Amino acid sequence: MLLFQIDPHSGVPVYRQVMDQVRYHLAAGTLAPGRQLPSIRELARSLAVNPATIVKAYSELAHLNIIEIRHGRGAFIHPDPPVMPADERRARLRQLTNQLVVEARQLGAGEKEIRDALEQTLNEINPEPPET
Amino acid sequence: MLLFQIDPHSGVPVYRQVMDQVRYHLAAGTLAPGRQLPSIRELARSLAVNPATIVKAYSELAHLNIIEIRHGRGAFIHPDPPVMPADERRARLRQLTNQLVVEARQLGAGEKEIRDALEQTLNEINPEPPET
DNA sequence: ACCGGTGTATTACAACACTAATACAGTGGC
DNA sequence: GCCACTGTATTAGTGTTGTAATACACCGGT
Repeated sequence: MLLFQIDPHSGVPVYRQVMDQVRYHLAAGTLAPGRQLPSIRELARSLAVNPATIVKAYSELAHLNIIEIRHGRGAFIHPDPPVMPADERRARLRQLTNQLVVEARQLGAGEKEIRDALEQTLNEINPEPPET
Repeated sequence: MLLFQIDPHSGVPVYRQVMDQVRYHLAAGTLAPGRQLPSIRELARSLAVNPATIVKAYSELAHLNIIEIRHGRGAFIHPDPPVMPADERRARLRQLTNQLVVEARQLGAGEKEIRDALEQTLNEINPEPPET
């Protein structure tokens, strides 16, 4: 199973595609907290990009407390994800939904259509961590 | 009533803040289709930025078919918004909700919390265009 | 035709983004 | 201690982004 896959022609920066995929897999449960990520060189080689590009992706993720990098050891999904105060989280959520709704309405989508899309996505992204 | 307000220190480019606000007001009904926008120079002066910055914002919006620019006349909210094919729209919506859910889960938000935030936003942004 | 409003085109430039190359440094099994 | 693996630091080049300055062109009322 190929965890990482990028499109060099998509216009979105490689390092950001990598970041997005790590975050997606974390949200979807494909990558559980504590799990080791591919090494910088290995991932760079398999994606055919310069190692520094992966360094950037990993560094940003580490700065977001999403992964943890240990010198000489490797990079790992952060064991205990950062907790954000409920209020702050609420504010951020509103910001995100606001963006969503503004653009959705621009597309001509009705309320139901928006809700449905959300439901589908919620359904698709396995929310509950698999109880091993 | 001040329609436009920017924060030069927010890190997000001024031209993009302007774009976002136009789109927001359009979605919220504050700016109805056909309505005239402030002229480039006027808005530039009132925001204390270079006119070229507003030019960029307006141009991008025009390119998105959100506004219409008429040489010598001014800029206007596009009278009839572009319609996007339902499938394409659905795909785009899914992309947006995906982003939302991934980040929301990163914040530790549960499904209910996400749904609630969306409901609040839907409620806040007046969805039905005022039937004149 | 004029004039004061409107948008347009060209050019410039500093800052930043993105990727790359290369040499350095920690870690752990042998 | 060595070696093969890990991440780190430094430097740099290329392109794009974001803003600005200036001169040009259209529109409509007079």
